[in-house]
Amino acid sequence: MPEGTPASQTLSRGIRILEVLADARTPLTIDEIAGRLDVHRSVAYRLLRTLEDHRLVGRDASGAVTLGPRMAALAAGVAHDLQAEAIPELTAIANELGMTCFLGVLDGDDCITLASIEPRHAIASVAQRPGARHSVTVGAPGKAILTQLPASQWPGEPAAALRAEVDQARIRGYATSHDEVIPTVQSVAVPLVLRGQRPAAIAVVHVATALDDVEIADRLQRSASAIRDALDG
Amino acid sequence: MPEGTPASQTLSRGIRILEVLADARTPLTIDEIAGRLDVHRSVAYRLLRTLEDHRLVGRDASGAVTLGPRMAALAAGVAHDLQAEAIPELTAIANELGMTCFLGVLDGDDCITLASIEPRHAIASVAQRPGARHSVTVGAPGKAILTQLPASQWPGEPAAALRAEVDQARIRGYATSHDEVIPTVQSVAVPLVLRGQRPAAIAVVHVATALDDVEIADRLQRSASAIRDALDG
DNA sequence: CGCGCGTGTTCTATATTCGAACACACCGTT
DNA sequence: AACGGTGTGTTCGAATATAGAACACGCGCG
Repeated sequence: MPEGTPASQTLSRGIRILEVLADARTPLTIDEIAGRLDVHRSVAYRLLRTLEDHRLVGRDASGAVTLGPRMAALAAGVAHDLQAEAIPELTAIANELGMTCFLGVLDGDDCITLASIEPRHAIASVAQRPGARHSVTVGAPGKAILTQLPASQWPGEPAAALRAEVDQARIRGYATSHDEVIPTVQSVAVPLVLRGQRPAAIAVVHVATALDDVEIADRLQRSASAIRDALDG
Repeated sequence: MPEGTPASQTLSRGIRILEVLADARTPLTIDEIAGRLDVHRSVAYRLLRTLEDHRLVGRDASGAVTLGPRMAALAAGVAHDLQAEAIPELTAIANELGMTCFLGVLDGDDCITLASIEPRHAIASVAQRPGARHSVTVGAPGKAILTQLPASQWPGEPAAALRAEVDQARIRGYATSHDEVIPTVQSVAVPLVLRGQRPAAIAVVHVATALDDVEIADRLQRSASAIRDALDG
């Protein structure tokens, strides 16, 4: 990852349009977009036309700009084989334990949820949709991911409490959280380390359960091994 | 959607890189990417650096380029409120009927799956993942979407058989398919028409069932109404 | 060794992009 | 009706960001 060559101004601005649109979850006018990018309207106009040509953005009935479904089609290519192997396992776990189960991967300083499966008898858990993103330093999956990294690569300056938690998770083989990302819910996660892939974790969330954390972690670990065997073969 | 102004060459090439990466579900070298775009290597190089800055692409251990998880985060912004309302309904349907249930929307000439919820024992688990895309002229959701459009806006030249099927679906209120998108599976879909949003449909897939298509369609229709009430207020 | 294939950098001409200015459509207000 | 405000879409010259050749280097292989 060299640093010498300059980046492309035009492409960067085009991507920032996508970021702005994803951020503002409501349709935006061209003027609003130009304003947020701090570029001239005619520039935003040409960029938007290009994005529209590729169907990454579209217009709603009133002419306002939104992200297009084609974005979702592009995103389906992310870690395709990992998702293909993981999703059946996530489904099995979700149904066996009756908890929402999801796959998180490291991206920079963030943990991003790639896939999540809700159990058959869901208690309306709206949490952790695919694409959800938060700092890797919070939540059980984040900590399970941090166990795979030296503290020097952690974001920010590692707090002592976090260090202790991650150390413990490394020893026990699983991480837990309570009330961190989503209020009142608890989470259990195990690390998923794959050859050549970025650090990941599989996790479940629950409010209260008869199961011990260790039992949950064992079940997660079984699936993690299955995924690892399938991919690293 | 005017046509006069030219599109941005640089942005278009950058997006084509994303498309190429999503298409080739395996990591690519910079040379391969430059070759497929038919641009000079140094051009691809600068574009890739920019995409990397925005975390839309990353490198695996061997230096090959892949789509980054951040793409999934961007895609989460697509039709955000529609997804928020639809997903709980999809979950309820999947649980009640024991079938995979999903949400498809129209994009150009394609039907793109935005979200899908699977029950236990999912046979079609590999199929119909979020982001899946195929022609709107095949499959039950596609036909449910076509009922919302005049035939003049259909892609290609409408076959008589398709016209008949869609006409029937329009009358009955639901569309069916068998062996079209996925071999051997059947599907039932109802249209989901929302103010200011693009045409959509919710559907289930199954192999064989004791339930009548009409019963399934009724259940889908109830959820479609609930979603419509929530969004169109 | 020579060769192919890969990455990363530097440089200049020029094609591409930038951004001001123009034209127009709509909507509520005075 | 005329007005200002806000939105879209287009044109065009200047200037800058980009394109693409050329160079340097590392590595595996017959």
